[in-house]
Amino acid sequence: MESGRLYFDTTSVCRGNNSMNMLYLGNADLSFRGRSMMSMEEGSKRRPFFSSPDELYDEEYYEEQSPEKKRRLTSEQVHLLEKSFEEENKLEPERKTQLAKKLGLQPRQVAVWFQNRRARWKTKQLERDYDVLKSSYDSLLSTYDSIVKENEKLKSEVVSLNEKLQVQAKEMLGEPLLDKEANPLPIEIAQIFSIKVDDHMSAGSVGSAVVDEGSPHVVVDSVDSYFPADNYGGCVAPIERVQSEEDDGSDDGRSYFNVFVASETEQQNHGEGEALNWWGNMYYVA
DNA sequence: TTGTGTTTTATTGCCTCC
DNA sequence: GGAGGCAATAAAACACAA
Repeated sequence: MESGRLYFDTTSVCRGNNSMNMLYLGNADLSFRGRSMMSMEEGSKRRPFFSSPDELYDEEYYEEQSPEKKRRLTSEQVHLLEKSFEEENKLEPERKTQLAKKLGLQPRQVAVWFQNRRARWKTKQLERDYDVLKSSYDSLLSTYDSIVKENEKLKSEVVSLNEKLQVQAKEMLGEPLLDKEANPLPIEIAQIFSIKVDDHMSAGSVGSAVVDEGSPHVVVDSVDSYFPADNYGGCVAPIERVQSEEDDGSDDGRSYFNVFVASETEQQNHGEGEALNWWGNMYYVA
């Protein structure tokens, strides 16, 4: 038997003329009458009753109701309960009694209504929280996707530019190496390098641009460049280190920079460790 | 009308607080 | 230990499509 509540024997209620018990059956425990009275009688189970004697009032209301059916509250009752719930969703005993009297309900019914109302509110609140979290997640996902796409686009641009650069460099290496007065740098290469120089100047003495930390690249002077590792077997090979202006201290004011461009063929031709001088500023560093 | 899904009312058992 | 809250559940009431 549950503690803290009054119980009574259902069989005695069904048979007897106790108006208080009948009053209760008329509203709070209709289900037991309409559906399972027989089983209750048979089993002599005990059912919860009122918490206190002062809950037994409003006889008039219940005498008007058919005791056979579980009834829903009227819209006026629900409206008042909703208003009360908005003010405070917990129900202290005094308010419960007042509300019950005002609405013509059992205090127990008011308590149950608040209980169920809190449960509904909690469910709705969970749904709202879920919606907020989901929209936040969707927004982040969308941002992430666009960043990934942008990253892919930039990567493919880098690859494309590197390919062009390799072609140009290969063409250059195929030509006799003369001094820059007699054999000036082809305009395309000059443009590429001039862009790099501009980048270098604008980025300060230390190249800091990073497209993808995981992507292969070689260092061209102190400026970061991005040669795919797959292409190292071609005319452009990675260098572990290239002598920079800062390193050797020479600053002749030239706007071009040192770059290593050497193919396997070139290495074979010139031998390991030999400096390949192109414009006097391309070094092979083993 | 009937089957089915949803909402509302109420019960039960367990838990926490005082 | 009593009172009250909550989760889970039952079942009536209701809504609605077929």
